[in-house]
Amino acid sequence: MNGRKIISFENIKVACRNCSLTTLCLPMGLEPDDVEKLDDIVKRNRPLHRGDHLFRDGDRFHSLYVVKTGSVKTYAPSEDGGEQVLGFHLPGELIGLDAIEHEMHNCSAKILETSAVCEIPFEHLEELSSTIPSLQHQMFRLLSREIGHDEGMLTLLGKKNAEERLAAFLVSLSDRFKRRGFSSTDFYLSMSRHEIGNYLGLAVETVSRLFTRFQEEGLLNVERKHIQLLDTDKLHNIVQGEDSDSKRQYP
Amino acid sequence: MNGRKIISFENIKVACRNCSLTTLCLPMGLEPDDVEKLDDIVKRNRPLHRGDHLFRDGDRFHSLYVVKTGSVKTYAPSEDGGEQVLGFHLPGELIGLDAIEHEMHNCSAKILETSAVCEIPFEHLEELSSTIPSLQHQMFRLLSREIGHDEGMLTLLGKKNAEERLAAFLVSLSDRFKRRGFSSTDFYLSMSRHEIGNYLGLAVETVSRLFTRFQEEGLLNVERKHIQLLDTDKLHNIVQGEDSDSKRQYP
DNA sequence: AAAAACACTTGATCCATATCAACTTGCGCT
DNA sequence: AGCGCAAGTTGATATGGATCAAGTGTTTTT
Repeated sequence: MNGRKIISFENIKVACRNCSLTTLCLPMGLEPDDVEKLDDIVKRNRPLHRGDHLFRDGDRFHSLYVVKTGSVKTYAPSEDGGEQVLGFHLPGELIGLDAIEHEMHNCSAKILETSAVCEIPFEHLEELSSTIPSLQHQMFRLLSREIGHDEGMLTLLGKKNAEERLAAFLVSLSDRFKRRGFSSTDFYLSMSRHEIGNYLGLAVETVSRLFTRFQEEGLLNVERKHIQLLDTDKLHNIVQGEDSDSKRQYP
Repeated sequence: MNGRKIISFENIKVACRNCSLTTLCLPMGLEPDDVEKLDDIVKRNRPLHRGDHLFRDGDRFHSLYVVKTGSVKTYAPSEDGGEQVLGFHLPGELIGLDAIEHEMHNCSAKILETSAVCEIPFEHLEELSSTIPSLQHQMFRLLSREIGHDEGMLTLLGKKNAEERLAAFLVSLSDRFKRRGFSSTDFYLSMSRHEIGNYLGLAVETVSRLFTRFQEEGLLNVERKHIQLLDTDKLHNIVQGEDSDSKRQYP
């Protein structure tokens, strides 16, 4: 059916129902029968490498993408060469939802480390979800979740200081790794300090200094990309805007 | 059918197909027949007044809301009494999409001026859109649009300075008024300076000073809530990050 | 294996915007 | 109609984080 048979990766038996992301990804709450139908429309491409683009700003929209392994960043490029990092996407996370409206991508998606990504042709998905109410519901939920997530980021950028932003970033990663069965306290960052700073609305130097300070304060160990969280309680407190020493006269 | 007959506002003949918001609101691209079905599920409540809440953070989610006339702000309250303004909603704009995921509102919606608002019970809407593919498609588009809009705000808060933020805010309002058939250069703000500042991640004083400066520079006239845009070209340039005098050495 | 390019860190300085303070204006309420 | 308070303005000062600068460590290229 698919012309490319030379590289056998596509033939490996990987189905949605076997996918370890099953509770994170689309099928949640679907009948086995329906999962099979979904499975049929998902394309599984060969692994992608650091720097590859899934799509670019301005590309015509055809498919949503789900990270299977690895990680992907999305960013909005601006004319002058600058960019705003919009998100870092871990296994099970859906990419491309913002392109549905205009049938055109208005951000770019770049692979951060060797990754496997499922492609879901949107027209097929739409057809399928009009015949499977629980899939339609799941789609609404996923889109809604993305909106909720973005609203959280708006609060982060609008109200939080540098320290709170980095703490929130680390806690978010930690939680997401945990849900995926990885260590929540010991992980590697696939993005650069520059990308973290860009995402959080901070300069690289500020991110670097904060890592140093968090380490000095015993909150974590950091060695280049390798992070070990040591005091997640205190990190959570920082996210809430409660600096242990200063501030906080009356609750 | 509806218990409350005392106040006759509900009986006024206002249907989706007559609604002046028709191209902005849901029905776009629907058959007349389908519009009628949608019309049947929309509840039209009596007018709401400044300070009223459509819903509050934590409320169970039942319905989406569409502003018919007036304006509404949504905001995420924080424990300590602070808040982050998430958006200002004009006629034709949909409110509550972020609540679908958890069937619970995670922001509050407050009326800014006497407003009429349509209520769309989400369960009915969902049923209907599983039988009308073009309605399902329209729903996906609306959700996607919201995501795209939020991503634009992330760039605004992450990368733009105070001047660019206020200019972007004014240009956005101007465009939206225009699309609704109001003047794009002469309008009243229904929100306070404080709310504008909160929305844009700026202090009230900064907003006030910027209005004064924009007026001094001949970009606009401002008298309390009344705004007259005088040089929309220059405002657009500011949004793009091109300050006329300074900056801009090489393109 | 050396060289070049890049990623990160650390220190010194600057500046945009927050914060504090005082005053003015307009509006809701009795 | 006028009191009282909230909203807005304007000025003075403070500061968090940006920017500039210089150096170190790491990865990629040749």
